[in-house]
Amino acid sequence: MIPAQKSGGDFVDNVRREWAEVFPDVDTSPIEVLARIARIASRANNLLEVALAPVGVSRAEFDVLSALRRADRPLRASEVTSVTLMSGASTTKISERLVGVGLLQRSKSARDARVVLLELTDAGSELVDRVFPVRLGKDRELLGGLSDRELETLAGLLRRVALNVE
Amino acid sequence: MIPAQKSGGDFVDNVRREWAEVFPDVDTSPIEVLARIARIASRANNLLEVALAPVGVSRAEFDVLSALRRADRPLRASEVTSVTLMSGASTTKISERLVGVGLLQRSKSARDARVVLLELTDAGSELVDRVFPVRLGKDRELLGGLSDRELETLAGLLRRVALNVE
DNA sequence: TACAGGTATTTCACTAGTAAAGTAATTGGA
DNA sequence: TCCAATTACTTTACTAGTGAAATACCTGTA
Repeated sequence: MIPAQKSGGDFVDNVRREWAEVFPDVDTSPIEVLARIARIASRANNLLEVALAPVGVSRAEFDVLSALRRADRPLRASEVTSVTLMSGASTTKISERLVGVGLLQRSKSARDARVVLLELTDAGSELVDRVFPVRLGKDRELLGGLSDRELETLAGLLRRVALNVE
Repeated sequence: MIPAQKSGGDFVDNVRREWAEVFPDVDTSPIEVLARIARIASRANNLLEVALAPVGVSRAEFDVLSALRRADRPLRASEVTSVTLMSGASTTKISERLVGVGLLQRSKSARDARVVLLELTDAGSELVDRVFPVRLGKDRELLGGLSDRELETLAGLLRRVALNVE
C-alpha cells in the first residue's frame, strides 16, 4: 500500500519525502521542478490526445497542422521536422496520412527538387482554426487557479529553463 | 498578456509571435507555460535517456528501479504501475527485462497469489544508489542560472498546476 | 460449500516513433 | 565539365508502449 498523501501535497512531494528517508543527505530539490514538469507534460499530452480523438487527428498530426497554420506559408518537410522536434521519418509518415485525409498537400520545390513543400488544404486550415481555440481553452483549465501575475512569473522562469535546454 | 520577447527569446516566443500574426485577437498566453513545459520535459527525457545508455537501462526501467529504491520495500506490480504512470502491460514487460539482467526479483505474495511483488536485488539497489546522484546533477544543470529563491517559486507554482492535472 | 463477480497480472495484437540505410538531387571544387 | 561530398527526404526494420482480452485467484453471499 502506498503511504497516505500528506494533504496539500502532490505526487512529487511524496517522492521527495521518500527519497529524504533513503538518502537524508542528498538535496533532491531539482526533482521538485523537473518531476513536476514531466508529470504535467505527460498529463497535458494525454488530455490533448483525448480532446483530439473526435476530431480524427493525433497530437503529433495536430502539431504539424498547427506549425503550418501559424507559419502561414508552405514549409519544407525539414522545417516542419525542426519545429515539431520529431524525426524526419515521422514527418514523412505523418504528412502521408494527412495528405490521405485531405488536410495537407505535398509538392516538390521548383528551385530544388529534393525539397518537399507541405501546405495546408482549406480543410486543414479550417480544422486548425476550429480546434486551436478549444485546445487553448483546455490549456487554460490546466492553469486554473493561477493569477495572471503568477502565470507571468511561471512563464518567465520556464523560459529561462527552456533556454538552458535548447 | 505576456509580451513576446524580440531577442533572448526561446522557441515558444517564436510560436506565440506567429500565432499573434495569424490570430491577433486570441490570447495565446497559456502556450507560454504549457508549450515550455512540454519542450523542457521532452528534452530532459532525452538527456536522461542518453545519460542512462552506458548504464544499460532505459529511462522507464530506471523509473521502476527508482520507485522501488525509494519505497525501500517490495512493491506490488500495481503499485509500481501507479507511481510510474505507465500501463500495467509496461510494468510486466519492464520488470521481465529487469529480472533478466539481475536488477530485480519477482515473487508471489503469500497472502494473495494474484499479487506479484517486485523487489530490487543488491545489484539493482546499487545501480540506483550510483546513478541517482548523477541524474540529480544533470537535473541541476538544466536548472542552472536560477537562484534558490527562484527555484522555490517555480516549484511552488508547478505544484499548483500539478495538483490541477492530477 | 458453491459460485458470481471482482481484482491482479499477463498476453496479444497493434500503433507511434525512431535510427540508419537508401534514393535522388544539388553543389563546390579541380 | 566532372564527380565526390553534401543535402533532403523516404524506406526499412526495429523498439517502446498501449488497450483489451485472457488467465488466475480471491471474496462475499447464500
